[in-house]
Amino acid sequence: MRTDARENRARVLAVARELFAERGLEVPMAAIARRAGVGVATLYRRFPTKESLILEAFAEQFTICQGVIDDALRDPDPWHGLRTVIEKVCLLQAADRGFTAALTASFPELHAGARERTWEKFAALVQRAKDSGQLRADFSPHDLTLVLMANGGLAGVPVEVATAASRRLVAYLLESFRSGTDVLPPPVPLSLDLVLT
Amino acid sequence: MRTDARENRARVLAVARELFAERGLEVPMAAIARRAGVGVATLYRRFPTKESLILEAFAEQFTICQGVIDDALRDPDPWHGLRTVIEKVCLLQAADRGFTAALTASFPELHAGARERTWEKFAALVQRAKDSGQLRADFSPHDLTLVLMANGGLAGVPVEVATAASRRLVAYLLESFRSGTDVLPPPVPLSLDLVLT
DNA sequence: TGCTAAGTGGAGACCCCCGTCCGCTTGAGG
DNA sequence: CCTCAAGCGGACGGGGGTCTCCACTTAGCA
Repeated sequence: MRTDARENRARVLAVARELFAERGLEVPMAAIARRAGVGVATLYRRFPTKESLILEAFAEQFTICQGVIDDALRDPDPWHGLRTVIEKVCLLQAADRGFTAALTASFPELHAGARERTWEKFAALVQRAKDSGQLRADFSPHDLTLVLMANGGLAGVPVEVATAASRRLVAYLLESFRSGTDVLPPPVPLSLDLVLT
Repeated sequence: MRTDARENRARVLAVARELFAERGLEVPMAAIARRAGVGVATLYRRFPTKESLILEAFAEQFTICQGVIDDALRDPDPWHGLRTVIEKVCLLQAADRGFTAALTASFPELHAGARERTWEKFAALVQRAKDSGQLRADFSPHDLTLVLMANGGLAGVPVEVATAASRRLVAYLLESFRSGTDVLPPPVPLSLDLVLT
């Protein structure tokens, strides 16, 4: 690959990440090309479809999520680990308007395996936190989906606002997730796992 | 207005409500017209723009919201009133995929006055619940915005799922809103009131 | 029943988006 | 410096959205 081509590719990817973050996935390809200072054709040679561009642009974030969970599993305090996972992922999501859509709609075929492995790790984390008595016993791993969907609702406003809102929302929720409360929430909706594996 | 025209108008409105609820505001005008058994032109004569159709279609729901708050102000138990407001509005929102968008994007000029009055009523409700010692003192009326945005994130899945998810989310949140907890959530983001007055 | 204004539906103008085609430009090895 | 494949950008096809225009139909009154 020629050096100018490589530079263009990198610039396109950077611009795509930036625009997806601030305006969501529905930003037109032409806008990305324009901001990156290239023509549409260049963009489409490197990334044959918009989907492929999205996938590549968010690969980094997905890896970060994996890392966050792995770190949490090494945390000696299970509750602290769980709390950190939820906080970090939610902040990531709130700071990036395209994140939720990329994760939800994101092309089940890819990272299909990775997703299930991540899910198992999270379930393990939840179990450990319950065993340590710090997490309420009726917490369901599917509650993570609930949190992510709810937190995703905060996107669409300027990043600083979304970030602050997310922090507050997550704080409220984590408070409810801790042990020691007596009111039971309604059961987990059965088919919630279909939404966001 | 001729009787057939009136019937057509009513049918269009009913179909619009139905489709907006199940598929969101991005449903094409042509789809509404087709399902209502009329041509596009008919639809556009009654509702000059898509926006006007949306506004009319959701007017009922907005009125319901007003009523819910008025009822709550008459409730002898302030906390019960506040809880009911949040629960009812969130269920309304979860059952209707277009509701959030219609409320958020909805055309600030209209019900501008009504909105502020509603907001004041809600603030009064919050104050009463705090005075009665049942609502945590650091609860902000802007937390309603937070709840609505978060709850709005649950839309986009089948109604039954969204409804169940909403119930669980709201239960978790209400638990944190009650007095008696010692952990303070981070401060309310200052500009959150710009999003959804 | 006949008249007419109100009502109607489909074609199409206009715009925005994704993705492709093709003739011009340019990096870099010999 | 010359060559040429790799790279490039803008024009364009196809699809789908909102909203308009206009010739035809019909409700409802006299």
